[in-house]
Amino acid sequence: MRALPSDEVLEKIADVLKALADPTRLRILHVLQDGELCVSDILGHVGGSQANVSKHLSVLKRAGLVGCHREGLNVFYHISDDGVFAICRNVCDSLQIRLDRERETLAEARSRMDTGTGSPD
Amino acid sequence: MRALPSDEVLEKIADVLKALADPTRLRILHVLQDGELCVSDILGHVGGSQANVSKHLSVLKRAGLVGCHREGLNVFYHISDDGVFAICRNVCDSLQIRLDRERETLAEARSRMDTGTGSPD
DNA sequence: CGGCTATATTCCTCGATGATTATAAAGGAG
DNA sequence: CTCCTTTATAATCATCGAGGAATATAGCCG
Repeated sequence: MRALPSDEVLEKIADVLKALADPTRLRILHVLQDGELCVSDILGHVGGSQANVSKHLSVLKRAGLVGCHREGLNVFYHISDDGVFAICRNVCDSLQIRLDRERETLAEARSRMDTGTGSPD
Repeated sequence: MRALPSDEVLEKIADVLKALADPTRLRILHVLQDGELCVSDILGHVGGSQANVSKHLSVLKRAGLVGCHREGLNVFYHISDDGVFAICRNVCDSLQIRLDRERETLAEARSRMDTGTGSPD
């Protein structure tokens, strides 16, 4: 049998995933994909209140997914862990595969109905 | 500028990530990696109360990550989306990279202290 | 049918989290 | 210094999710 990862490792993984598991934060990461932006720019892209976006940014920073530096009045945020995009791509791939499978299942079910082969309730 | 993914897509991604973002569920997925198991077996591996594990299993099922079928009294669960392991691997890779980077930073800081080059308070 | 086992579900509590509002802090302009 | 802009941080409230205890459901055996 395979050894279980330690609780500590599992919690760290879960923490990163928790930080990712929010639509607003995913949107923020997405707009940062093309390069660093200051908070007001991010605000313009993702909408919502300034305080809310700022908090989401701090969550991402605590999780080590973004970093930031100050330039005068502005604070610029950037992706500090490119791995997030691989993760998102994986999730998207999974979703895509699942949808394809569902569609196939539906198509099969319909063809069975046409030939009268399926469960004939 | 890149187009933003729709809110719907972002929420679906976030939902999958939320289902993943829990140590107990990660452990369950891990023990299922080698093949299907019934609930009592899973219980033996991951610990906790039966009701709790059962609830975590239902979360994973709702998220489409696992599937199950009944055999007599037992219900066997299996991974229904291999993508989860790619995701976990990505997260682990990111964490590893980050730790390596931290260690490097520390090593550099120490060598600077040795040579007296760093911020000399 | 009644008991027994395996699993699911419901109810509850409690701590975590998200959104909003108001306020604080940092830094530039005058 | 005061005023303004940008960002961060409380304070608050509502909601959510995890865990435990009790109960319900499903299927076997007698």
